[in-house]
Amino acid sequence: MNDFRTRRATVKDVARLAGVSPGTVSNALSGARAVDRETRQRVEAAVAELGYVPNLAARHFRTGLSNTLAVMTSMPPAVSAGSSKLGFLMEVAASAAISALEHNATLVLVPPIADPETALRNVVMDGAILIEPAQSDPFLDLLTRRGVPVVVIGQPPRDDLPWIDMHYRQTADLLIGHLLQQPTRCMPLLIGASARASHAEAEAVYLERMAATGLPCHVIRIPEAAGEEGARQAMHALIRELPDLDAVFASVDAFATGVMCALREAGRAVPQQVRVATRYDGLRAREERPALTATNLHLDAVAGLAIDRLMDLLAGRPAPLRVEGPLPVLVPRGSSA
Amino acid sequence: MNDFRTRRATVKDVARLAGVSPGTVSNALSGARAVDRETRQRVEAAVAELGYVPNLAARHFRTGLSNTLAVMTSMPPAVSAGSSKLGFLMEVAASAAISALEHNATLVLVPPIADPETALRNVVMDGAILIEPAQSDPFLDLLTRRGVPVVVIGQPPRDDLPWIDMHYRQTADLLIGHLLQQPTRCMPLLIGASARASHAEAEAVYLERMAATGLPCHVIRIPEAAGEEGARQAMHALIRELPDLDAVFASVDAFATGVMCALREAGRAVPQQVRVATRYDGLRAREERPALTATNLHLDAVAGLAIDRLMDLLAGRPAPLRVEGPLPVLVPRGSSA
DNA sequence: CTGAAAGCGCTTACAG
DNA sequence: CTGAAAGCGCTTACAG
Repeated sequence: MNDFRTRRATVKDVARLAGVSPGTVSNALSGARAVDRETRQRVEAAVAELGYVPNLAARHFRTGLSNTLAVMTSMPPAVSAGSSKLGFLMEVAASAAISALEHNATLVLVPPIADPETALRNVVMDGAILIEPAQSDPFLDLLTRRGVPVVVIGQPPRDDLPWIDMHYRQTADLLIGHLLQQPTRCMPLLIGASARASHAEAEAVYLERMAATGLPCHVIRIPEAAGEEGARQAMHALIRELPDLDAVFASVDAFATGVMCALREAGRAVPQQVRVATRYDGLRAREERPALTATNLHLDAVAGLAIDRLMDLLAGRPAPLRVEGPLPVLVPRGSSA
Repeated sequence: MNDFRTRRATVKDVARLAGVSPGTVSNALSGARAVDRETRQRVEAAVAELGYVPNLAARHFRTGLSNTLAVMTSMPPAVSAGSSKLGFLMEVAASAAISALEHNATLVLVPPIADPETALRNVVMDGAILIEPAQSDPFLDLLTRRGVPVVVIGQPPRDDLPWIDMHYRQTADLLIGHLLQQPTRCMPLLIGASARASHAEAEAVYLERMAATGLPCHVIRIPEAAGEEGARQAMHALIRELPDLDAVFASVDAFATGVMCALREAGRAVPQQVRVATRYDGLRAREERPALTATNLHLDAVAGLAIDRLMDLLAGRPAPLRVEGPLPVLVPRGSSA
């Protein structure tokens, strides 16, 4: 009647073989309710004999839990992807996948496209990791509307969300301070035009430092979607307008390579005439010539902390909203030597 | 009785509002069976009014289809990940996620760890993309045992699997031919020790070319897990043993950076005394100084083809086993100039 | 500590 | 073209 060889075993099969009810099998395996030691052993033996593997779809259906976590960013592809489609998001994703496994969860990679409705259309998830959301973030809005628990990497636009502190302030301070270690006459700041905490903090640090040193302030906001080309054009304008220009802090790596491109075109030597630094030490920073001074943000550790915090959130375990991430470490390179 | 404001709407709610049966709602939405035009419109109106979103967990449970695709590699992390945990796998994953979306599917990122049992423990998937499997590949074995449909990127160890041809032979020929364009006396080949088609093809092309040019053959096999350091040590031995050595083809990028390291330590100038080339144009190749000559493998296009082929396979649509991927393009850089 | 039973929401033969 | 009904496999109140 029941052919265990062709049909996959179910709890019912295990129950019959162990001489118990399906409910007891479930409890023996999950530990949800106490089960007699001897009974549990019979269940385990039956599981082994039948090669029983729980049907995850049925479990998901019944419990509403898919053991699936998603990672996503609202950064436009021009910035988040860049050459070779790599970068910040994928670095986080790789580590998050490993951390998720340690919690018996699976990582879904949400495609890095601009429209959250489309990107999340088919995504089933218990919770989400959101990378560096903007002040009014379409992904965050959608996740909130759907009631999906979220952990933010970076700094959240609302104060009710758990987040991993990446130390935006210290990062900006590290890089600007590094550039200022050499004699500096004029150092504009290039940041993204969107309302993101990383840009706001970079700007705040910049303004403080410029005020303290008496240097002129030039804050240039570039739409992130304009990417490298937007920064290149903005940089050409700066070169024309600021004869004293001898350093640039471009907080977005795509902007930094645009800056380098403009400097090359204008015949300005880096680092001899102009020193350049950026935040994220990714492919763009490393491939550039001279390579760009940047910071090691320890994204692998950050991703792990985010997954851990998300699992706490899903399990209802108490935990602080702010989780301290690793401190950034300066990676000095040829662009600022 | 039924509060649509607090409870999520189900097919039953839609059916009641539209004055039809749940089965008809299902058929109207899926198109599985023909439904009267007027009836379908009433269903659609009810769906819109209630904001009905199908419960994907229930659908998955019922149909056995999760609309989830997984991407994985059996390459050891020392090779597949490398600095910044990026590389081949993540480049494929990013594009695959976007392609999956176009098929209303979701991409699961299988953590790049060695043990397939562990890595796939919690992974629910309708099908899998397997990157460059070895002759006896533990991931492929497990997927086959589980009956998961697979599409191989690269070249499969069995002839019953659909695959995306990445043109291993042409790639090796392109790189070796490029190196041989300069006068060459001695050019060893460094390949992975595992039985992978990419290595076998590189070796075959190498042997042919060496025979044709009358150059001595030196094929060095390095365990992939030994990574950069393994190649560095092997290269030091080659430098000692082969006084004429003036070119190296390292088919794995981690080997190539190990080679570069050894050449630096031995005081051999690249490319003046020794020219170097590798296959994959990733972070390692680009960051190296001088940057490494490599090939653009068009992994984004390859990933898209793999997802498309996998969807054909899942849908039972007839399609050829071998799908022709884009041809590799040489990216000449300083290491071979 | 254990069992019998209900039910999660969907799709699909089965009848008409 | 449509409806009524069964059932996917699991977990969880509910009784005992």
